[in-house]
Amino acid sequence: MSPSSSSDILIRKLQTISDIREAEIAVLKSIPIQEKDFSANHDLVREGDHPVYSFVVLDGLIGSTKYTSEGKRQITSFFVGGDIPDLHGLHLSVMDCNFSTLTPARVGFMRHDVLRSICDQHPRIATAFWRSTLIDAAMYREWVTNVGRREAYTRMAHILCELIFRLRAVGRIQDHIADIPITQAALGDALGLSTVHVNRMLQELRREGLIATTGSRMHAIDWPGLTHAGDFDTTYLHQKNPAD
Amino acid sequence: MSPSSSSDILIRKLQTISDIREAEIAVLKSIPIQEKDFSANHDLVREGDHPVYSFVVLDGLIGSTKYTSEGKRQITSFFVGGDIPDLHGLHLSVMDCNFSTLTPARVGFMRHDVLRSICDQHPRIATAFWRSTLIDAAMYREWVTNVGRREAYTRMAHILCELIFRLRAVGRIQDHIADIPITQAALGDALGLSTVHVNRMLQELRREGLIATTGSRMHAIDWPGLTHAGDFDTTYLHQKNPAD
DNA sequence: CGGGGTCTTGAGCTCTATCAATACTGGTGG
DNA sequence: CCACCAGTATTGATAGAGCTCAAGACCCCG
Repeated sequence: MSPSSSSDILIRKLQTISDIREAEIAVLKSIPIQEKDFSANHDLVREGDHPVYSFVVLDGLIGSTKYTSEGKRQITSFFVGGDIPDLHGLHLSVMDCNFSTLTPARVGFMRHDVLRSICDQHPRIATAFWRSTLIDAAMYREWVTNVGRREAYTRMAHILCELIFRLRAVGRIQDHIADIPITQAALGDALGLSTVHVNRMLQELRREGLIATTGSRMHAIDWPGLTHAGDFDTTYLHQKNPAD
Repeated sequence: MSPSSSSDILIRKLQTISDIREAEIAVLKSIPIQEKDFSANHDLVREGDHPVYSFVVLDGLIGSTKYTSEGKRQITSFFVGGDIPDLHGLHLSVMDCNFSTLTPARVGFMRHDVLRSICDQHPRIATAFWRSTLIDAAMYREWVTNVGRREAYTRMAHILCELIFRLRAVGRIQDHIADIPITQAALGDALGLSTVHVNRMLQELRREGLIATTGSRMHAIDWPGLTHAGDFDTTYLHQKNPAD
């Protein structure tokens, strides 16, 4: 991998969503980040926790998950490199969801007290962090819509669009080829679908010539076609420079 | 109506979710709030707007809504008295959803520049506002789960629990009787269900002795039973004093 | 060369949507 | 006060999307 430090990953991400100047970059670089590796399907934060750290995703895919009393799992959002999934915990004393690795992942922990004092002293950074959580909220809104009102085929296409677009936005992938070792079961938990039906929808997307998969590599062969099939509009991701 | 001003409604709500002191109350009271009445099904904010105001709900029910390209509507969250639904717009230049009245409603508009300067000068208020948006996000997460992984009957019960609990939390209703003139079609849009099925689920809840309805009045006869049927746990609402 | 996890396939069934008709309800004007 | 009307609620019947169950194929890894 290139010599991008955990700070660089964090800063790069914040720059895609807000205006960060030299002064703030220096401050962000000063945040101590404790890196750690995890295997897939590991709970980093659990419902009911009172965390004193937030973490930035350095590599891999993280999901925020909730369980119904029947034990069914719902993934409510994905988080990719640079994202700070549980930044929400900074001002919510109790966690209302879990954050789990969906693939092997590397994350960097940052102390809440450090983050809070930085927010107090650097309003532009505070705003950037706040904005980051607002974008999370916008994604949740889109997911409610996706799960509530789109049929399985469209829903599947939509989530693939979001994943690929976000990975591109933070420079993790080129073109529209993503290497994401996510299981079809996890996709089902994100879409509110059974594993079997996920499988069939992926087949249909392949049959339509929109995607191709080899192992865990997902290739959006026909990106315009996929975005159309997925009813995908990037507005809700609130990128500063909406390429694509 | 009692002589509670729009400021009082806002302050009362913020006190249910965070610690507000005398000093901040005075500041909040100084915010100019322009009140306005709307009939049901009126768009207060539309997707694509670049709003310069946020509004506080003074009376009635507001929904954040999105439409798929097929024209299907999804309500992604409800907002009751005291809530500031589009506070998210303070740091998101483009709106990614609509905010519409679901019942006749009274709202109070507050200028963004005023809110921003208050946030800059009063970090505790900034935190309270931020926290308010984080709680919105937590509700969105719960809604993803509700729509994605609960079956219609449970889903219906859950949303009724949320509505009633939140109305109680801000002192709009006593006991568990809510007067909400929301249509079954709107409930369907919130739950990702057809109107017909909403109707049948409500009937089943009545048959089970959990609720009773007379006109627009919704009475949770058996609150413990309803929360159980709805798999409802209040954690995600992040009340400071979780009564009930 | 296993073996556990994942993917794929088939068949039957359930939940929920759709369509269509009928009742109700509150508000309106005569 | 009543007749009317639009919107809403209710009901029945049918269709379809997606689930469940179960079995087999595949694939990576030790």
